[in-house]
Amino acid sequence: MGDGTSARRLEPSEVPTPERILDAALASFGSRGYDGTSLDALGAALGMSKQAILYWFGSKEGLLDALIDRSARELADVLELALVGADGGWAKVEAVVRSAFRLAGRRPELLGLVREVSRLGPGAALRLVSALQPLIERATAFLEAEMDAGRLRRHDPTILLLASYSAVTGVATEVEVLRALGVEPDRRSLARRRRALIDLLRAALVPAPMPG
Amino acid sequence: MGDGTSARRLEPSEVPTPERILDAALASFGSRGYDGTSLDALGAALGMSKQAILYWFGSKEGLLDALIDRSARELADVLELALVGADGGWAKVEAVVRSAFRLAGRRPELLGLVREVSRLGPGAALRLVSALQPLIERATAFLEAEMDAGRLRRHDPTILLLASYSAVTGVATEVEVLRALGVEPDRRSLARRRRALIDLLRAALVPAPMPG
DNA sequence: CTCCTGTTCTACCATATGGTAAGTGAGTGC
DNA sequence: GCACTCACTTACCATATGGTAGAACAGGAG
Repeated sequence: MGDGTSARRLEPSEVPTPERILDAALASFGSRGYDGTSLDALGAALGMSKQAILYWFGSKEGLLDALIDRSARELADVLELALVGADGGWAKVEAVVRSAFRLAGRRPELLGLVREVSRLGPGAALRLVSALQPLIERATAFLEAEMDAGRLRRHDPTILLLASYSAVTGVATEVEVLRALGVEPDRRSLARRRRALIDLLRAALVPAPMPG
Repeated sequence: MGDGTSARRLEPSEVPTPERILDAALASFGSRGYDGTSLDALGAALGMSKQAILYWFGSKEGLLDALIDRSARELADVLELALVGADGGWAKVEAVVRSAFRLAGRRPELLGLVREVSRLGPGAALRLVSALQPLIERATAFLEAEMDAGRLRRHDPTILLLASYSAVTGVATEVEVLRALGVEPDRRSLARRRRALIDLLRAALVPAPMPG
């Protein structure tokens, strides 16, 4: 988006090999985890040998780094769009949360990777958060301004961000836990979970209306 | 607790071998992850060979299962104590969150394992949540009763639980992310994070007081 | 002293893994 | 036609891993 590339949908065979590898890696790292994914298996799933992967990314860690970069960019693009697009105050917060849930429905692996990354040592986590830094800063500034203006209840912005992010990813992606809690994690329940979490956040963030 | 065992603190050498193995496994699985922990390394850290571990637990997966069971029991004990002990309404919620944070300070590996487990496939997650089931049911019933009585704002109890749990573990244990966010995760900041998260939860849960 | 049981060790194995080395065929520039 | 690059492939390797087999060693029973 924004560059000169045509927006036409590419045939699968037209997708450049590195992109296809990153797609497969995202799916596998997000579900089976980084350690649980072997280059052999990844190559087999792509119909190529693992050396093709090593050719493009040099090493398994290089693949992870590239994947983190691309994923962070995609995540930041989606959320930034919502952050810029909607009206201010609570409406903007809700728009961002909604788009995060939409992402969880359309590309669950992406949030799965984010969860996985925080487990892969300081390097990976730092890389991810660094790539998200501009988004985080903009979000923090927005929250502080809205709190100053009295349109949102005052809270520690950093903790608010981390707590909301944790809650959203937890509620949107912890399918095993949900199943064990008796919630079948299908599309319909995702919408219900989204509504419930938005209600919760609204209660925490929207100031009580002046009585009368 | 509750059985006939003496409560006196045991010398390290007195701790039975299986317990010592579970302690080391908890530390290693929680930080380096299950896949990232080899039985060889675990044995070396304990000053024994990996065969001693296999002798007690049969297989690596057997060790994981036993660890999940013990950890779930410990987690449930701590939280249940808080759930029973405090006054009703918001005070009880706050007490549970406080004791979760205390646990995060004293035994961070425990919450680290809980985070790790949800990545290890349906089996492990199911095993953990099953062991926590009684606690979950009691908590859900408590929340529903308090909401009915108007002492807590009405929300979906399941989502409320999952969101709170995600937020607490996120805020309490995502040290890499916090560091990248500019928060040095020491003891003092843990207390500050706890306060901020409790404020957030209170805003979401405590009904607005009648004006006047 | 001998036997037995419980606990841990040494030795070993099959398998899987990330990574290297070298080769191959298609396409391109000249 | 020839050199060269690109995008891979097959072949191979060192290492690490979970797990098995069996010896060794302690301590108690008889």
